Amino acid sequence: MSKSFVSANDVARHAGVSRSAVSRAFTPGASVSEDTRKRVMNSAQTLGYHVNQLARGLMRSESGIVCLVVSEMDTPYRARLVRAFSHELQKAGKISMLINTDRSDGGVDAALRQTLNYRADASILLSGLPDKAITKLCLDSGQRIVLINRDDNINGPFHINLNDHQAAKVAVNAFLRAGCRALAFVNSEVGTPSLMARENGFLAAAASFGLNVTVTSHGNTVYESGRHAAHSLLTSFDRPDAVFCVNDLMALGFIDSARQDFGVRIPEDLCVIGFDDIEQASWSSYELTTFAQPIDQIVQASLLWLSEAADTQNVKSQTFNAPLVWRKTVRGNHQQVS
Amino acid sequence: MSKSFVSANDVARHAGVSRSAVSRAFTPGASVSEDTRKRVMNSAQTLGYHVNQLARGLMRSESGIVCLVVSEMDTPYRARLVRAFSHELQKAGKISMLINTDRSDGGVDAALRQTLNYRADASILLSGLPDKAITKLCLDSGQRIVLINRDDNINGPFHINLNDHQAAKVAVNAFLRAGCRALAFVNSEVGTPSLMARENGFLAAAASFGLNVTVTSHGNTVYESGRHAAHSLLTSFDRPDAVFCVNDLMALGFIDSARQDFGVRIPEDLCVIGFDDIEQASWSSYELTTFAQPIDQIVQASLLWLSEAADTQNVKSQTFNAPLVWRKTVRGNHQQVS
DNA sequence: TTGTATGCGTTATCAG
DNA sequence: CTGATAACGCATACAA
Repeated sequence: MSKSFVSANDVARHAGVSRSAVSRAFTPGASVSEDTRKRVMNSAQTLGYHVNQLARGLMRSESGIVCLVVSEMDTPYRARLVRAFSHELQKAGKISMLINTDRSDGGVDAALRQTLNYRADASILLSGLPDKAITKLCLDSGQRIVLINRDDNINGPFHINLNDHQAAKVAVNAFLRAGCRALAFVNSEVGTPSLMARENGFLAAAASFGLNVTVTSHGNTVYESGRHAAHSLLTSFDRPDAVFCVNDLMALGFIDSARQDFGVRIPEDLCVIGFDDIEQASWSSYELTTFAQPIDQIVQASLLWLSEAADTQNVKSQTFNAPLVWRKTVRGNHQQVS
Repeated sequence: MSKSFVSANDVARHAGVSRSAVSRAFTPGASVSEDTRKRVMNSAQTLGYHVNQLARGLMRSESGIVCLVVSEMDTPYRARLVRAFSHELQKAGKISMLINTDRSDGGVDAALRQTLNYRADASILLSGLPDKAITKLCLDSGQRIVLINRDDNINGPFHINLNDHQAAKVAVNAFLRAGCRALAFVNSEVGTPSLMARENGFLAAAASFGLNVTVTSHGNTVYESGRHAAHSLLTSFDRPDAVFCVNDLMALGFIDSARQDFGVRIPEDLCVIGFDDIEQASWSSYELTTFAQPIDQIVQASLLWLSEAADTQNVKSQTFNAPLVWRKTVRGNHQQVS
């Protein structure tokens, strides 16, 4: 059994150099001769030395830790986002801390406060609703913050948003081309800014064509809620012939229920569009026409912003388009409309 | 703009006590009077003080950091596992670091080494194949390790396994009761121990009844591979009437292809059983009969083991059963068999 | 380029 | 119960 941890001191002694030499050998761009550097590395290798990032973070301004703040991360879209972020962060030499904001009992704030305790360089808020005060606190403590799809009107963080209005307009156009007239919008009761933007955008675009939209809102943004929506929408006298669902999970639930509980044919009787382009949307049982989350762009933009010096930051926010990926739940020509 | 970080020294000065008093006030179970404790807390509150975990970790033996090592974490089962772990870890006052082992170019080892650099107390290996040597290295550095569904024959870590053989036997029984005789097994080419255990267990159980099993292995353990399996299994002269898929993703792909490409009715013509009980398995398009991963038990057992003192550890491994959840892809009476 | 000395923010030890 | 002091492992200003 080897001694639990070997310090820079041990390496220095073994290599016959000073402690600082070891430190310099492990600091990129430090002034050290190739000879000593090699000897240090050799000793480090044989002794099994690893730089203690805790101690290094104590001295340096940055700890190399980035926090991923997320709720419901087993949801397909969120899971992909977390995977993409952790992957790229890791590639950039950063380490990612996971803050789970599922609980509503204040454990969230406590966890976010933890990120402060560990002196995280940055926090990326993918979702969840941490207290605004805590966000402010992190900011004041010198943490960089990236806000994704949140409309907190707060200064300092980098805001990344989707052009939900634009997407909604594209959806309306697609429906109109398919010859649909009775439009419906399926939302959840969550009321997240981006979800509401999709609803409002859809309503506005439809109104510009003199069309009315039936709106339903049920529970959480999940599969089961999509089923509920189908029940409330398809039992009514005048059924819609086009439904825009606020996300894919709800769209899939809606489709299943529409087909199996009401015998509705898709897209012959009813056109459906979703949002997110989760993997299941492409499964052959669904072939859902939906808007794709520009995950790569979101991640790239975030990392780029984080890599810039804090004072150099000119850009404060960025908006991306979610392109429509045509599959088989909307009638008509499958040409790119977005 | 507040001063970036406030130290225990600042609090001590503000409260009119010594640094040690502050330290004790924040250490549960330390000997400190209620009076000073309150004064310290007050000063800390107004000044916005937070214990620096980096410095604390430097002194204490434990950093409070636990690493979650996982690959393909946007897969439904993995995502749920990660969510459950991060949630419970957080509840226990630990902080979780995410190590993404998706890349195959050595970035994995580098990342795992990072966990050493941050002096993580423990690593939980959910998947992926980090080099055995690295695992050993973590172990030697005093890290606690939990291995989930891996059969590394290495001493020190806590091994958690599923009773795959038992599950496979239950599957065979279920198929036999449904009157199936032509059994097939759908596997991927990944060859993970637990996947192979399911295959071997299935083959053995079938053999005990004098039954032969057709085995196919295609690509990765994903939806698309399930479709491929359907194509190679259902185009042959003698089609199987029962298929055990190594996981739900493949089962769902298999079902979709069987129904849509071959007009097979499920369960009338063909019975299907999957593994994992991912959310999609319960969607009404599938209603898949499958084995449920005992995620809660896995997480609980892991945390319990981690909370025990390193020297107290009597138990080295634990095996859980995956109960069969009956839905609609297997004919016959839906009584509990497992 | 190299070594020395100091400080980062804590906790542990030991007097008082 | 409290305060001073010594670690923890590292990075850096400074002098050599």
